[in-house]
Amino acid sequence: MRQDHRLSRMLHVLIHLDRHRKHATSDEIAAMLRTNPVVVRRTLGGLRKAGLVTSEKGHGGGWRLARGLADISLRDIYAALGEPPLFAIGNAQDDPDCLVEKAVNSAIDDTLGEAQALMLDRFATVTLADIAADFDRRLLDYPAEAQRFGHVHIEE
Amino acid sequence: MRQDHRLSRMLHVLIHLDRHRKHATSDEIAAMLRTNPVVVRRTLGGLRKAGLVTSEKGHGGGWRLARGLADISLRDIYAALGEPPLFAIGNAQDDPDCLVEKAVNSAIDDTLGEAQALMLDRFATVTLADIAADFDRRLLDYPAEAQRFGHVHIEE
DNA sequence: ATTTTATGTAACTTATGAAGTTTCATAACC
DNA sequence: GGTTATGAAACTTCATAAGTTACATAAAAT
Repeated sequence: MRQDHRLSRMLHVLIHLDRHRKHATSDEIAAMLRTNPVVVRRTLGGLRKAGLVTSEKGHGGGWRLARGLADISLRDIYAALGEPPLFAIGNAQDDPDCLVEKAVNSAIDDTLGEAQALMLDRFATVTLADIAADFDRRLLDYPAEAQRFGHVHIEE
Repeated sequence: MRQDHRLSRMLHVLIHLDRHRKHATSDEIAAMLRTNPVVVRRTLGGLRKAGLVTSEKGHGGGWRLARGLADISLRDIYAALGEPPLFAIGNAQDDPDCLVEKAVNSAIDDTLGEAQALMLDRFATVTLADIAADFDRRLLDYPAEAQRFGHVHIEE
């Protein structure tokens, strides 16, 4: 199963959008994420609908944060992405007639349900400001890396 | 993302193998799971390598439990399947140079790590006997379903 | 011994959905 | 009007569990 990298990418973009420039075009963000600008528009489009970012057309346009990092939790972003599946495993049949399979589904659902609750709870607790603060700490620990971000660096 | 149903299917098969017959061929199991016998051999083959089931060729051959249900945890089966990925989400890059992305990965890894620990712990705790006991309870609650399993029912 | 029944395995195809791409419409600024 | 940007539709690619085909191998029945 191929993994969904959208949450990870969105966190990455939004923090750069706060820390390193106030707005960026889809082309610039795509270069940073090593992907395609259409993919950026598609994914950030979901975040715009959720009110996390704004976009502007034409000269000087691009993407901009709509709130401060402290006001955006990972849960907000996950929701903005349409709450994609968290797990790579699942039940073979959703509503089986077989009582054995019902018991199996119940056992698996118990575990997945607990894990999902834990994950959503953590997502709700962690804000982009928390992650940005961790970034700041890493910057202090490795000041030589201050100007190197390992990818095409978008500058104001 | 397409989900991995192997764990669910294996639980289903192994409990039937204890409760409703002592051995079954790949064809019979495939009919029960509504799949292909080669898929059954492939998947049960992993469980055989892990010592959970045995197989015999030729007349009267097929698959058989190697241990009692109480001695097989979901963790054992998950391990026998090669510990496939649990999560449908993940980091965009595994070892990024960008410090922002390192912080992002760390945040996501924290949550996924906790959830994985919870899931593996639960899997280690739950045995097939526990699920079979739940099946027995369901059978008492709905005695009319005693002889109906919702799929091609393999008989001794 | 031959036939039948079964697993073992390699090689290939299919299905699914994120990701990537092409193309063009639309809007804002110069 | 030209340039630069997003918006969106339509399509292709990629990864991998699942499914399929084909055949080798082994055990039991005859």
